[in-house]
Amino acid sequence: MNKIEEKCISKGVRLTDQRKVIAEAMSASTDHPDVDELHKRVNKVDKKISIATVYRTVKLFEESGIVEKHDFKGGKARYEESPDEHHDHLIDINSGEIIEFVDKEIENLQNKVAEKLGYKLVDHKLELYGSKIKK
Amino acid sequence: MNKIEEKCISKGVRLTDQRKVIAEAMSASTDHPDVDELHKRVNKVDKKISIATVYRTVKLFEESGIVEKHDFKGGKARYEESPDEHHDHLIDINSGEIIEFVDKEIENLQNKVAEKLGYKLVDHKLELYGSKIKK
DNA sequence: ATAATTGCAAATGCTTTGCTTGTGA
DNA sequence: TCACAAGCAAAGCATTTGCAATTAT
Repeated sequence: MNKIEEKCISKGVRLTDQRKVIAEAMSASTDHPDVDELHKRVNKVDKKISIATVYRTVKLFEESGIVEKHDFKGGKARYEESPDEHHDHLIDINSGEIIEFVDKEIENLQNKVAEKLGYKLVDHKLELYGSKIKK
Repeated sequence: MNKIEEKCISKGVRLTDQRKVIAEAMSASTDHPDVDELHKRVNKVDKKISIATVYRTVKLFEESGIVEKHDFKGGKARYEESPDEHHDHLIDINSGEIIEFVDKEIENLQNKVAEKLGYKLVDHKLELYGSKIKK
């Protein structure tokens, strides 16, 4: 059983056949698929799963903290399994490839900035857009 | 004449009556209005300007580098006049208020991170979401 | 003069939802 | 059993676009 299914159980999220297939597809994804792409992947396992169910499921998973939603440039929401350790993203503007990275120093500074402005940091979004340096 | 109109002229963007009104409304805005809100403000000056024109104009201005588009949480794009000096945003999750800030140190680190990953930083998005600390 | 711009309404693309039937615990 | 979930098609929302009429240079 994959981690997403485990989290569903521990959080009391009912596991249907469709949700299991979607959970497995998400677990197997190392990229950050949008709903349409995810729908294609689950349909390879079960052709009858509708896109409405995929939409409802990723929303449910997101609200349960099981997956994370990202609104990168491009108009469509993209999802990834919630990681153990928070990370941010660098998006290759040419290929669309997404590279994950962790930078504690930036995280610290973000907290400091918020604090200085009189706020408690609740959430943040950091996206870098870049082009590959050829060497 | 406001800065947006000046930039239109210097960039060869044709200035119609409607665009002048929209330019003035944007110039006068200290918040980050969405298209609907901008349309309302523009309509106080000229009731006949359609929302399609507002959409077309902010898109044109954005593509010309005259205004900046932001996709904060909430689904609708929001706009501000392009600032002289780059800044990022902290969004009050309770009131929706937006506070602008500059942090050179974070900017530097972003460049370093991108470089370390083999990328040249072209663009970035940093949004902090926080709640006011009551004192 | 004439290429660009506008207003309107229709179309788009992503996402949500009402309703009926099916199903997990 | 029976509250909840799925499938389908229709609706919703922000945004874009085709077209005929209008306008800036």
